[in-house]
Amino acid sequence: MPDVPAKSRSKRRSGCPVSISLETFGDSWSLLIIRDLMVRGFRTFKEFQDSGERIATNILADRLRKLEAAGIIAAELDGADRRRVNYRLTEKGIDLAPVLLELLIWAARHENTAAPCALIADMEKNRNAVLAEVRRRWREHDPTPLIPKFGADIERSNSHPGISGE
Amino acid sequence: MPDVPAKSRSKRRSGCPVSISLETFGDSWSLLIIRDLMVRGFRTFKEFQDSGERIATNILADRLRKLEAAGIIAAELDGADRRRVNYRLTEKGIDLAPVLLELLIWAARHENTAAPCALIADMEKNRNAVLAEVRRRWREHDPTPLIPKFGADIERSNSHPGISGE
DNA sequence: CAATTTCCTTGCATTTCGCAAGCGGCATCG
DNA sequence: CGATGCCGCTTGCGAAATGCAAGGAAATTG
Repeated sequence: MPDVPAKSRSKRRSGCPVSISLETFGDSWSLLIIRDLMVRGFRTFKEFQDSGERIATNILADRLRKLEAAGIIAAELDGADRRRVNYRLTEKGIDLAPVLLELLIWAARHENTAAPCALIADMEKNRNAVLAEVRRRWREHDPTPLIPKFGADIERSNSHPGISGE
Repeated sequence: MPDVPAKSRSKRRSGCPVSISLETFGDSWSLLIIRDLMVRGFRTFKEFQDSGERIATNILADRLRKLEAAGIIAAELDGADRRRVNYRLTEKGIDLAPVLLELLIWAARHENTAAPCALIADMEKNRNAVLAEVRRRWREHDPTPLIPKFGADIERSNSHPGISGE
């Protein structure tokens, strides 16, 4: 693990890990970008922009910059099309998968979401399998969306290949 | 489970559970309040105000209001001292424990935090035990702080009673 | 070389935030 | 029962963050 410059602790609200996490990505947009990178296979500015939640371009640019500065994502120019910047999670970034998973499970249980219950129950039962699959996709640069965009009806797919297989 | 009025889905950015979670408590303060309620045994406005991160009073009041509206906390007048309002997590609120735990583990691993490594390793190995203990304390109204305030040196306590005990 | 795509930046109006001060309700003290 | 103090806020104000529309540099395409 490369030792990060480690933001001088004195500039922080406190040394509490939860507080530090929230200072790093605790706004309403950062985790959505991370979600898109992690489970939807997004890579480019344009994709994030069109991803459904209508983030403003200046905010998107700002968050990408901050997440990169925090070492959660990395940006690199596309080999084929040099206009294009491909963003990718770092290991520090992919380690946020458990946080996102718990967020997803909580909302699916307590709020009226577009997530199909069957899928959620499946993920809740097989947390580790889901996390392993997320990490595998990241390691192997597999861009296939793990989860379809919520909103469309996808109720019928009661078993998701590659997830619940324990 | 009482069916909540369920904020009309149309006012949301999207139906994605992660997005909904972030709209509900995805700012830099809400989860700190929840943390204080959950693991530090805080109950009153004053305690939150003095909890180390210097939240402004208007913001604190606003967040308490929103969290109550979201059904994550409940406010009730103290029986003994009627000036006092006691806040308490609802079941929906205590269900955020896994999210906080993952947040804590992530930051402890990747950032320079005030959390003693031994304690974190312990919690990571015994996630379920930690969560069970948090829930027990909530159920039994046990106000004992589960975790000491980070910042003071507490390195020596390498085994926390009631947590790592399987 | 002109047109298009991609990834932003810039202005500007609106909202949110941090900070300090103050206020009403309740309790305690003399 | 009047003075004083604590608790949970509200208000006002300047600063920062946000949303929106427009535009612009660099690379690619036609």
